[in-house]
Amino acid sequence: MVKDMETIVNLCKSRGYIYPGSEIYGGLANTWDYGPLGVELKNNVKNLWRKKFIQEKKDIVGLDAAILMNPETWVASGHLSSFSDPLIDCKECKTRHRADKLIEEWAHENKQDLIADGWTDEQMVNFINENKIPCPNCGKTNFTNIRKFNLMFKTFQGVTEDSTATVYLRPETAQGIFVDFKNVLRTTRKKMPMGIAQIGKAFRNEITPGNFTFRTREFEQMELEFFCKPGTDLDWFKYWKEFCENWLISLGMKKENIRLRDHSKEELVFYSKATTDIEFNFPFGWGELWGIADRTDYDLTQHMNHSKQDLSYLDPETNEKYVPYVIEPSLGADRVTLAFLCNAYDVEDLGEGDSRVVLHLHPALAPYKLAVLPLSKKLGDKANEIFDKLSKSFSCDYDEAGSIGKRYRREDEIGTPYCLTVDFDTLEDNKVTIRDRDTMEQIRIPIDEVESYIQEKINF
RNA sequence: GCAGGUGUAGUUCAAUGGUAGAAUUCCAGCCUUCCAAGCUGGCUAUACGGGUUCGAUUCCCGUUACCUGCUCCA
Repeated sequence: MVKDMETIVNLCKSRGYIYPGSEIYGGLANTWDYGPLGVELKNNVKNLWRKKFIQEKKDIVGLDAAILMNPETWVASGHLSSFSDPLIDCKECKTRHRADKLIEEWAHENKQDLIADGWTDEQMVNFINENKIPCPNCGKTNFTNIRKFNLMFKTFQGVTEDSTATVYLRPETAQGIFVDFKNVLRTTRKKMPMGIAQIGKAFRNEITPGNFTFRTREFEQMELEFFCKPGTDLDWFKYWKEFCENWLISLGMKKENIRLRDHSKEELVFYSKATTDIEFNFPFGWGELWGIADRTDYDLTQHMNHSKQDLSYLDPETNEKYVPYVIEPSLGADRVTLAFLCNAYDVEDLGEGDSRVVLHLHPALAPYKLAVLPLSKKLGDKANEIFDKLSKSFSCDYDEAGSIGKRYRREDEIGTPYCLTVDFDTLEDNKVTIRDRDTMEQIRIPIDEVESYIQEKINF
């Protein structure tokens, strides 16, 4: 387990996992590019998720909805109205506050019952000025104007900006699933309970991104919307919590590095009946990896009301009609990739002042499954032949530069689980040595058996 | 967005108002038959833009990026 973020950031940059975005132009805040190894790792994470949540599930199907959606979607979902906060700054002490909260708290202290939610900005500013509401921090009354901070990225669809409609980059992938719910149900003939799963980019104009790829404005989500009959939702909620946690653990996530945390009543967002976060112990503290939420029938009902389409489900056996409840396990692809890296990182003392940096990534996650290393450059022909054969089945690295020990260390540091060495005996007996990253033990097997040996280890 | 701090090779760290040094990494060559060996050679840096100055990596201003804290986090 890595102790500080800097170590993992440096390793990622120097070995080609993750680079700062647009670096030659001085960068762009909180954008990160996945390098050659990073893209392999992240794709492995995504593919393994798809396998577990779609391929191996009879009742779950995939989807890839568009990032740009009819803006009415965001009216229905509530993102347009409540996904923005009226922010106001105290000019004296430079603290920032939410104008509506400021008013409500002041009213509460003065024995008034006020709900400022829904007021215009002007109303709020006037109210603050007329009542000389003080800054909770310094007690003075000298505020800036209200600035709306909408967390949705806005852009324009059409040729010129002024003649066209405003569209938004989706702030979550979930809505794509809800608006396609009817289509999927009809075309797949699935019955309740059933799920629709999707991996895709989402965008949020966060005020404070940071902590490497943990919180970025552009990020990738892996979401499942699992629809079920109202009343069965809490059982499914429990089921998915365990299912998700087990998936992480089966991929090598150490139990002591994760925990489940239930949201308190106050913390729950308005649409949710229950939410549990699976958190990871990052070097900067516990952070949310996977949010599992009971969203009830909020989303489908909202879309029914706004679109005037019937999104309810008719149970063919009981002839009962209902709007399904939905359990949503939503996992951040970038976050969980980072968590796997932190979880896998280790510095091992080999004695006599020698040490090595190792990424103990699960073989199914590792960017390279195998490194082909000729003991001498003179063995390059044979080694190339082996590389060409095995790379058809899985991702292999090839390295003939430097001493064999040095090449082992390089592969350890990028998390390659197996190293294959070709020596002079190989030319005679067609056998190679396979060295295990975790145990550093070696076995010698015929070349023909290597493929099935590795396949067995990476099969998941 | 606010406040504070920081910015010199890929990395870690020097130095300087007047030719920017090292270690390591990386690359090439020699050597090398299983865990960072050695030798030789090589590539690579003062974040960006202005200002002051004969001359700025160094001093000043602006910008940008990163770190810490705050606000925020569907």
